[in-house]
Amino acid sequence: MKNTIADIAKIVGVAKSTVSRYLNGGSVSDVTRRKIEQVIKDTGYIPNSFAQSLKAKKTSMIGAIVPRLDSFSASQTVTGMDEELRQNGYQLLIVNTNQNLSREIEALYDLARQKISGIILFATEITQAHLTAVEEIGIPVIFLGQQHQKVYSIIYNDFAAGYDIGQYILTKGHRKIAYLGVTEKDEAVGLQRKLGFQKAVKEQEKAEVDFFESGFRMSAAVEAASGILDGLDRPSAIVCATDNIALGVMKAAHMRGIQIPKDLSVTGFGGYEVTEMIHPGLTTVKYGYWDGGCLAARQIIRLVHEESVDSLTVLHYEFMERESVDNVE
Amino acid sequence: MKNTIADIAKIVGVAKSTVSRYLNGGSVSDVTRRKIEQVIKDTGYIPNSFAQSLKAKKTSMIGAIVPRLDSFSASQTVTGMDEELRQNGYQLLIVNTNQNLSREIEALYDLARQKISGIILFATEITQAHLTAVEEIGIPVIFLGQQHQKVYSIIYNDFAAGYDIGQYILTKGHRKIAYLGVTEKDEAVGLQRKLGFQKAVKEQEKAEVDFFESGFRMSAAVEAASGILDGLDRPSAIVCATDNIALGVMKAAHMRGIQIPKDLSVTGFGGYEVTEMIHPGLTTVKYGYWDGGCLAARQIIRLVHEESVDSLTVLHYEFMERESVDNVE
DNA sequence: CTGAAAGCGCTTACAG
DNA sequence: CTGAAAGCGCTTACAG
Repeated sequence: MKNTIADIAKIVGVAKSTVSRYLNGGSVSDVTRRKIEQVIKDTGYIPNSFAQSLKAKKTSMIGAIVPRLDSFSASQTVTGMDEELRQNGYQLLIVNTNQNLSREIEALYDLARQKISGIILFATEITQAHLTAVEEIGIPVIFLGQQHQKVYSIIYNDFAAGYDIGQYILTKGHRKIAYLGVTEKDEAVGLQRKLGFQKAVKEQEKAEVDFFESGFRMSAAVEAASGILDGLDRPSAIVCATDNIALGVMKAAHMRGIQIPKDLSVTGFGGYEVTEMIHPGLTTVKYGYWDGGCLAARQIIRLVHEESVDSLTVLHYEFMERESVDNVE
Repeated sequence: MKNTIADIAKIVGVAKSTVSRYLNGGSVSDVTRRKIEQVIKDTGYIPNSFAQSLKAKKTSMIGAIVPRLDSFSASQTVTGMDEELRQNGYQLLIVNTNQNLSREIEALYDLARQKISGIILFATEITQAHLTAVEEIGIPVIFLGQQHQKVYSIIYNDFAAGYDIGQYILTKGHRKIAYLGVTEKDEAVGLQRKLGFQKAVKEQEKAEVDFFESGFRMSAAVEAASGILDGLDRPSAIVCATDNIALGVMKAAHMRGIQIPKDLSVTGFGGYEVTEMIHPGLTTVKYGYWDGGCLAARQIIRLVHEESVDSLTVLHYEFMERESVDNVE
């Protein structure tokens, strides 16, 4: 249970190096091989990976730093990443920062200490500390979800998606619209989606838009929606920055007997599976989170192998028209 | 960037041991301390954790082996676990087996090789191979979600919850019921919930129940539900083994113009956040996944410290009555 | 408070 | 094919 390569070498009656060679697929005679096999099986010997890594000076581990695990996007992305990584012989080490920015920085250094080969950071906000850390640790890092010129980045095209949603809502005849977003500190979700939406709005003179902010949780959205819905001048459509927020808005509407889409149109962002199951189906933008995870994995592997990688990759999205938006004449 | 304790010792002009002592909070004079501090900062020295662990012969890592990450229960549990672990100075290493039983076994050995201090396994099916592995690796293991006498286990009271749901449905007057479950290989979700439900049914002579099986995905549930809904003799209620399945059933019903709960009652298991947001709200049983994760973390830490732990812990649940079940007279 | 030395468990040229 | 030896980067008694 607690034996080393020396122990089993002694039992078999060979040198440590022979056992090591056996373990690493080096040349060993058939007789010796069989003996070693047997003894390893009998003793239940398990190599100490620290000692291995200490010599090898690297691991086959890739670190993922995520702000949270309990979100659709995060879990999908991580799953795709994990799949791809394993197929290439890498192991994924996930660090959950619980939306704490300074923990991201710590995690960066932590992972470096553990001689992780590469790191994928699910970015929300990029600070100077991030950039400094990335530079200091000297191992490949990819930002997923946000971009920065100095770091390899993979992003979803949030601006374009926001623009599409905006155009769609306007095409449907809505002129009094509420945009329920999240903090602009989140560059992609908070800012880019809104900016894209705003661009569409600016192209339509008559549109009147009020902007509101919500937290990410459904319960926060229910509350934020209440303020909008109980106002005197209720909008005909609420554009939400995430599907979760849209779900909260739908709930708040339902609690007031407001029918969707007849009395109120709603859109989301994300394309969570559940948005297709509910009634009415939520019109939203679907991101390929799983694919994003896969791609990030492939790129980090290339980087580890010192192969070239595009410094910025923009991922596709899909507009999903369902039943939550009505025509307004 | 690539310096060792020897490098920085040389620069400072002291012995490696002094630097090591500094790093580990041993006694070092103020002057030396300051010099070392400076040099470490300048050089960006990061200790090699392999070398550290090789001596220390243990890590402060706990492994979690999970069948999948992209489920509400898994992500909630992992998040709770992670929180508790970090607060106690442990790091969580998550291994996703993607519902592949043999990968669970591999993961057990893998983690042992990495000198993980303890392992929490999100169990669905327990085989002899599991038991053998647990024994061979000789480090603390906790099964979460399934029980076995030979291993520390934490379970949700699925049997009792199934019984409650059964009783509730019967009290509401339903006599023709469909139970849409999952494979019995999943002892907790597939078997115990059904068994509890069956017990309730047996206490009510007139009840007529048909049993069906579905996959775990919403889309699989939509399909499975279709078979039930399109049959000649449609039940007045469908009891689903998970909330996801219930969501799929609701979708399938909606697609056919079947109203819930007027034409069809539906229940779930799980208590996913979204079940409260949809309309009608889903009557279900809510498990404290986050708490379960926390508790598992606390227990594995006790085990690592060689403190005693109950061999079986049964977690609470909460019956959530909402609007998806109608009275039948 | 500080340093020299041994050792953690493995791998890797280098001889044979 | 096999073995002796050095070394990976750190920690830890043991002296001083």
